Amino acid sequence: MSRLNLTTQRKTILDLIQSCEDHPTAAEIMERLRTNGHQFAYGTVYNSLRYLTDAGLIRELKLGETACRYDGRTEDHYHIVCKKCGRVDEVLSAPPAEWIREVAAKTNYDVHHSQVVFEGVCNSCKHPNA
Amino acid sequence: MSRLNLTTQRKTILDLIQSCEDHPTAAEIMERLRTNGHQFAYGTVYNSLRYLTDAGLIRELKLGETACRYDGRTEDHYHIVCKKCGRVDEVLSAPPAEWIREVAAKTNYDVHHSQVVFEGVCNSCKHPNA
DNA sequence: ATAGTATTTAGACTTAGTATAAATTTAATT
DNA sequence: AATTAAATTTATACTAAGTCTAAATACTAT
Ligand SMILES: [Mn+2]
Ligand SMILES: [Mn+2]
Ligand SMILES: [Zn+2]
Ligand SMILES: [Zn+2]
Repeated sequence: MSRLNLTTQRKTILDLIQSCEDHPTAAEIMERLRTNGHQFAYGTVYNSLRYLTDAGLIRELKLGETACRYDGRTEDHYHIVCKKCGRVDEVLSAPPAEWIREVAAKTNYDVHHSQVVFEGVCNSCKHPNA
Repeated sequence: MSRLNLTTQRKTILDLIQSCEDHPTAAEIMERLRTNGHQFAYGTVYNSLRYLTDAGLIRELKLGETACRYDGRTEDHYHIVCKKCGRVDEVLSAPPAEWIREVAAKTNYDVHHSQVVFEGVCNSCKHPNA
């Protein structure tokens, strides 16, 4: 609960994540930083990603791959991954509250959060000749 | 698509997973094997887990932790993780088909599968003095 | 029995991330 | 402004989880 401290490194990484259309991994972020002429220490990138995540400025996504991805959209939303090409798209419709209530009732948990990852085949992969 | 080949190692591991009430990680499985007097090579445990998963005899769960967990229940179901104590419980109610249809329509994906992990506080952790 | 295929084993290797300690930067105090 | 203290970055070592490889065993089919 301390006030926000955006160092140059953190700000650069935040800008990068907010301005990209996809959901890059830490490795991809480092690669893009290098491309943009920045050279931050390996650990600094990880530290910054954690800091920004804890501060709520970005989201850390665990999509079942080996590496986490990062997301500049902080509003609650979900993701769908294409089995064929690996692309990750946004899912903006939330699970019905009724279902969450049912789960809470049946499991006796206070449900705080749900992480949903859909898997399927994206539009381009459905129509390979287009 | 070859016929099932359950070696001693694979059978032992399958039995272990099917007979336990929880969702052990590979490391926990190795530990329990050792406790039961078995000593399989490290790689064999991983190979067997993959084999059994591919054969559909067990399920591999990615709950957002560092290690995968394994599940002897092969029917479609989901999981809820307690933030406080880490326990993993079964969620047997499926997401409403209507919601899945909506996601498919909005994203233009063929949705094959959805992975859902709830997070919350379990009953015992809600009532610490009991 | 022999040859061919599949599996296990031991151990090297990879990937993604954490931990540590020194160097640097930033902020606070005199 | 100079000094001290706190926070951050850097380089590098280390860890955890899992894959890969090549030799040794075991199983299958002739
Ligand atoms: Mn997103
Ligand atoms: Mn289960
Ligand atoms: Zn695709
Ligand atoms: Zn609990």
